[in-house]
Amino acid sequence: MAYRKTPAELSRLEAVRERLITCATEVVAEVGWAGASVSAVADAAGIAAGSVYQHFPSKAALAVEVFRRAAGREVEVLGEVLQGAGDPVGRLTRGVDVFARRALENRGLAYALLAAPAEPAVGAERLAFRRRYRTLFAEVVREGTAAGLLPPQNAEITAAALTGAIGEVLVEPLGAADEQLPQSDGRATRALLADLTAAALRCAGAPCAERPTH
Amino acid sequence: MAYRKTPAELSRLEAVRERLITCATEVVAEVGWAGASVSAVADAAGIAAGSVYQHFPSKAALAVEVFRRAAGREVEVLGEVLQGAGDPVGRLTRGVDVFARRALENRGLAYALLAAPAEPAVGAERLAFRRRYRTLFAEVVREGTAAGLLPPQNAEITAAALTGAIGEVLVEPLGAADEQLPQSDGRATRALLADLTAAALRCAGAPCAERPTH
DNA sequence: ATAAAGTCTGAATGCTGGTTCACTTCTTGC
DNA sequence: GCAAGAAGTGAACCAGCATTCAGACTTTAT
Repeated sequence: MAYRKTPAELSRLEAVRERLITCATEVVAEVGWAGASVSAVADAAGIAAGSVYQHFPSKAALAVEVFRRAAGREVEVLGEVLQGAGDPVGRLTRGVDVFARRALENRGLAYALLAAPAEPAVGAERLAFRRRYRTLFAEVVREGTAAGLLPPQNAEITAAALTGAIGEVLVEPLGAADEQLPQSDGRATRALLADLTAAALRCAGAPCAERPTH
Repeated sequence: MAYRKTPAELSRLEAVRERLITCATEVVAEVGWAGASVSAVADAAGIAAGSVYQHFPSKAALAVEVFRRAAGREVEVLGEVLQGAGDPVGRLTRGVDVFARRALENRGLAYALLAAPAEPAVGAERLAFRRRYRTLFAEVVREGTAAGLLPPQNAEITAAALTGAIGEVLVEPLGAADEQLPQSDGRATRALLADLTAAALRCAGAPCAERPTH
C-alpha cells in the first residue's frame, strides 16, 4: 500500500467540507436558493464545480445540509429561550422577540430559511423545522395554561398559529432585504417587534400586557 | 381579403382558452405546479403542447392566470364575508371559518395557492394575494377596534399574523392531501376549525368567546 | 372551387444547470 | 525518488422541459 488518509489530510478534507457549507450558506443568503448553482457555490468556496461532489453526493444534499445547519441554530436558540427560566408568558415574549430580531439581523438567510423558493428537498426540510418550532411553542403554551397564565386552548394549533404569524409578519421586511435596510434596531424595527410580540401574546391568550401600539 | 375571424370563431377560441385554464387548474390541484408541465396541461385540455402558445405567450403567463383566477375567487369570497353585515368580530370569525373550510374542501388547489413550490412568477403573485388578504383582515380589525370590540393594536401586523396563522395551521392537513382525507366535515375537522377560529380571535384580541377547546 | 389567412400539431430545437469523467496534481509510505 | 492511490479540475455530457416551426388541416370570402 502506498497511500492512506493521514489524520492531517482527513481534517483538511473536513475543513474543506465545512468551508463549502459556510460559503454555500453565504451564497444562499445573498442570492437565494434559486441563484445558488453548484458552480456559483464552488466558485465562492474557491474550488471547482466537480469537487463539490467529493463532499456531497448531490446538490440537494448540500442544500439540505446548509438548511439544517442554519435552521438548527435558530431552533437551538429559540429552544434555549423558551425552555429557560422565568414564567411561561415571559419566555414566550422573549422567544418571539429573539426569533424576530435574529431574523432581521440576518435577513438574507432568514428569508431563505422561511420563505424563499427552494427545491423540493429543502422544502421538506423546511416543513420538518417548522414542526420543531411548533413543538417548542406548544410546550410553552401548555406550561402557560397549566400555570393558569393562559386560557385553555389547543396548544398545537396555537403553536402553529404563532409560527405562521411570525413568519408572515417577517416576510415583508425580509423580502425587501436589498432596500435601504432600516437599521436593524431603528425606530420602525422596534415598533415592529413590539407589535409582533403583542400579537403573539394575544394569540396565546395572554391577558393584554397593555402596551398600546405606537 | 379572404379570412377574418368570425364572431363564432372568436368565441370558440375564447372557449378553448377558458378550457385550458380550467384544465390547468385541475392539473395543478392534482400534481402541484412542479408536475404541471406544458405537455401535461395540454394533454389534459386535449390539445397539442404547441397550441398552448396560441393562447398564452409562455407557461409562466398561463400559470399566473391560473393562480389569479383561483386566488381571486378566494379573495372575493373572503371579502364578501369580512365586509358583510354584522359586528366585526362575528365577521372575522366567519371569515376565518369560511376560508379554512373552503381550503379543506379543495385541498389540492388550496395547497397550490398557499404553499406548494412554484416558479418565481407564481411566487410573486402569491405575495400579492397575501397582501390582499392582509388588507381585508386589517380593515375588519380596524373596525373592531373602532367599535371598541377589540383592543388597540397595529391592524396591519395583526392582519399579517392572521394570514400566516391560518396558512400555517392549514398547511399540515392540506399537505397530507392524499392520505385518507378525514372527511371535510368530520369530527377532527370540526375541532380544527373551532381551535383555529379561537386562535384567530385571540390573536385579534377578542375577549375570549370561551369556547374551550374540544 | 379557390386563394388567403388562420389554427393545430408534435417532433425538433435550445437552454439551463446538475452530474460525470479523463486527466492532472497532490500525498503517502517505502 | 517512486509507485499507488486520492483529491482536484473543468470541459463535455445529459436530462428535463419550455419553446419554436414547417407542414397539415380549417375556415372565410369571393
